[in-house]
Amino acid sequence: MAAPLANNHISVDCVVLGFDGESLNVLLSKRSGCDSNGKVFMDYKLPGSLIYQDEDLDDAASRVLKELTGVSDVTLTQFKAFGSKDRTSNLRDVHWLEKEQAKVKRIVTIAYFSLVKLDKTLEKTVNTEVAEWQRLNQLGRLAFDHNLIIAEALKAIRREADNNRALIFNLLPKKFTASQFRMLMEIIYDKQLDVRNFHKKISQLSYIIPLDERQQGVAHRAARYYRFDKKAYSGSR
Amino acid sequence: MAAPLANNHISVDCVVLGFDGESLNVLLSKRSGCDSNGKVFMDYKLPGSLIYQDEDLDDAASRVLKELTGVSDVTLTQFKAFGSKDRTSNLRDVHWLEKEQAKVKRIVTIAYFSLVKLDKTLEKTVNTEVAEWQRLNQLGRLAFDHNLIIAEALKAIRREADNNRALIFNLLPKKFTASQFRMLMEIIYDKQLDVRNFHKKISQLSYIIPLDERQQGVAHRAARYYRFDKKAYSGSR
DNA sequence: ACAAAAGTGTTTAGTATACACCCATGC
DNA sequence: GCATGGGTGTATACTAAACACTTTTGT
Repeated sequence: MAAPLANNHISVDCVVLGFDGESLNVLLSKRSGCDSNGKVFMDYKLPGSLIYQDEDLDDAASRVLKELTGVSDVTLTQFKAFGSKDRTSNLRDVHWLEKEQAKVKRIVTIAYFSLVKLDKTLEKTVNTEVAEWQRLNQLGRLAFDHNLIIAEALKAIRREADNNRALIFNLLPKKFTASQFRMLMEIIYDKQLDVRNFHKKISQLSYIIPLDERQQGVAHRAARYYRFDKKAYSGSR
Repeated sequence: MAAPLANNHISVDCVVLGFDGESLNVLLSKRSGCDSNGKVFMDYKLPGSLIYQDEDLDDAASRVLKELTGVSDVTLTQFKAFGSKDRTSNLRDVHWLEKEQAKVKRIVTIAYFSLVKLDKTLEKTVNTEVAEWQRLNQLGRLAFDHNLIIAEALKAIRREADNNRALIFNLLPKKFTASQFRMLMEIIYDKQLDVRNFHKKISQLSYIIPLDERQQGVAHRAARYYRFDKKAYSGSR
């Protein structure tokens, strides 16, 4: 065979998306470094890092996410590997890598996504010294090919959600209104949905349970809350 | 950060599926080695190998497939990375790896699939000294976690084909009969299809063109041939 | 003439889409 | 009382599923 022994580096990167009832947000790591002129800069990257020698990919993803952001106990789903040879060749990125670890030629990264409720409980677990939620539709240029990785994550999530609608409910609070749910679907599928048809749809889904509880103190008719019934969902497919 | 420098190895593996008009087949590399008692064995693995230091993943997949089987000019689609830490720990596999290259702790592999017409032209390009087509439903135990990788490839292909039906036609000859097409769908989706409904369906798809040509010399009513019109397909979605 | 596979229509149920007005609440 | 978002029903078009017999060809 005699293939040259490739000695590459492997990392994992996590695209953690959170919905706050209004918009989709992504969890980013703060990164600071020097550019080629020695100027200090601060920008953002996905939480990700090299894996250990003897560690499952999935375990590495959980570990790295926890270490870099404080977030733990979320379901991470592998969706794609990124191994273009120029993905780490931007000068700023090269400098940053050299500061962080030995000279690295190229890093193949295995990307994971996770969908979470962006509520106050979760807000607290995020270490804001080093990590930050940013609106998905207002992202600047991220490190490496991380903008691309996020775009691919969204595609993967759409595909996945088509086969397993339960996925989406990870983004919603336990009690959610029909319009929160609808807005979320509109964002994910980038498509307007008819309000009446949407109500009709959810009313005939056995796993979306209307509650007696309603919104409080809003300056308009109070919306009903619903909840997602995991058991009923599993039973219905 | 101070993450220990992981020094892992990266490979690509290719799941090339071919349809011969009757059944789905997968292209395998022959492998021979010694087991722990020094006994010689011969078994099969997916065509795959370590990547070069400075090579795109996608390029590596094409190169490796060509080198190990002779097959080139096929579309390879990345679908999943496999990095369980015990995926290379079977004793037979450990011995084989040590013979082939330096001691390797763990290999993360990026898996690709490809769908091809298994016709005589392709048969000729396969180097039968080192590679061989085997029926998908009659596979034995393959090296490493390659049975798992093939199963995951099928799942990925189903998902992908739902979004892009053109994919399936890579498996069919240029001229195909309705029942070849139907049998293929039945195999891929593991589900019987109603013959009449199937005919109705394809008759109303603008990109499946009925030809005047029919089967020759069959001991029953000769079936009509159809072809897939790529242009009409792209136009229709 | 018989074996073997090809080909053909109709009915029914369910799902997706389009569309406009009244309701409840806080200020 | 008005601004704001919540909530409701019907008609139509399309798609999916169930179902059995006749046709063509070689032996």
